[in-house]
Amino acid sequence: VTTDIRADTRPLRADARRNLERILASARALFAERGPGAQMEDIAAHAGVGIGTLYRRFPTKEALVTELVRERFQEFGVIAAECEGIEGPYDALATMMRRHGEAVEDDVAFQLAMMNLNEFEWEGIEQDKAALNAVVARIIERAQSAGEVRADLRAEDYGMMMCGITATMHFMGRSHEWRRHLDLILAGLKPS
Amino acid sequence: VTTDIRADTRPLRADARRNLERILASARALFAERGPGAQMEDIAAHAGVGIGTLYRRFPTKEALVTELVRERFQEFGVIAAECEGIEGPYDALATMMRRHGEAVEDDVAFQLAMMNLNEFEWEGIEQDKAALNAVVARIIERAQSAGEVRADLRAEDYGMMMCGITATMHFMGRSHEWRRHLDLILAGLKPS
DNA sequence: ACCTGAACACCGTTCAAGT
DNA sequence: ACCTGAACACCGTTCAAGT
Repeated sequence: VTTDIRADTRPLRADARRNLERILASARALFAERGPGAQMEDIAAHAGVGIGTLYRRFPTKEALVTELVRERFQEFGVIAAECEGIEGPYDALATMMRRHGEAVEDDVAFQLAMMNLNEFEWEGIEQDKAALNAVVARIIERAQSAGEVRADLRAEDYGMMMCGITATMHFMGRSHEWRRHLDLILAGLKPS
Repeated sequence: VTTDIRADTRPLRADARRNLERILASARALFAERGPGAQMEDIAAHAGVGIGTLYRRFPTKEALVTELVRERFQEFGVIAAECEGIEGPYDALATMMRRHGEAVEDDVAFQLAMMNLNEFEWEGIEQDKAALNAVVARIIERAQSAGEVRADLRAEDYGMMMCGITATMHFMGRSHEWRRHLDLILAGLKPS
């Protein structure tokens, strides 16, 4: 089995491939500009395709959002890999969390998905999530071995903590305070 | 000035008063049962009134949610007052956070409002929020004076922390893990 | 295969008519 | 004053017709 949506299909026809890329670019642009309320019709128009073409690639709006979230998770993986190279074990974890927060700071569509509203569809992301999770687990374990982080912290806690920090970006419109929230969390990770 | 919606109006006619109460009861019931997707038509029908009557009291769906959130904030105030009576200063704070979390655990409509989606309308709640905030500030200060909580914690951090914990109730459908998140936060509040 | 857009469905909101 | 529900508006989704 594979979770790549295109793995077991013929490659797209050249024009269809172009259309798909334009759809994704337009979706990124309009979601960033207008938030998750950006309309399917507008995304299609912005991409220069009919609404039917958009629905041919993505059966629902949520499926389109899922694809964008998947891309973001791949970016998370890159960031995590970079942070694994940081010398201080605690520093590596702290920097990763901060950089993951920064990566998401302006992406309202992602933030809502992360908070899992209307039972967000995680299928198709599991593979990317697992890859990220492996790096996160190594970074956490290294910090624990160095005695710089509580021994009972689990890799599965990471998503939960980032979910909480991400939610903070919405709270009463005070989007910058997530850094303070992160500081509080980080303080809680030190061994007691 | 006053923030009470009914302060400077004549009391409602008896039948209108009854209708208002039925609308609120139905809204509580249907939001609890179906989440924030519960429909205005269904709420009106459940309350035994026409849709127009619902819109006479609440100009938008969001205004209806706001009223329910306001009631919840009053409940928060009661809980906070009770926790102020707890002997241990740190215990008072920890118990209040836990009980506030429990109060919200099954209320999806509130959770979404707390996360401030689509720029939730806080007007009409400010007074209740201020009352709650005063008690929270006292509980935090007491714990700080006792040296049981970091000196740099501010009362304004409280809402942010609870927002993060509340968001966790949605994350990947693992609604029970918010208690672990709370534990992490609480650990971070101890003086370093 | 892929593209198109008119049409449909759903649901929040309005408003003219009624008591 | 208050109540009602048919009608409207908006937007996600479908599908018959076209290349």
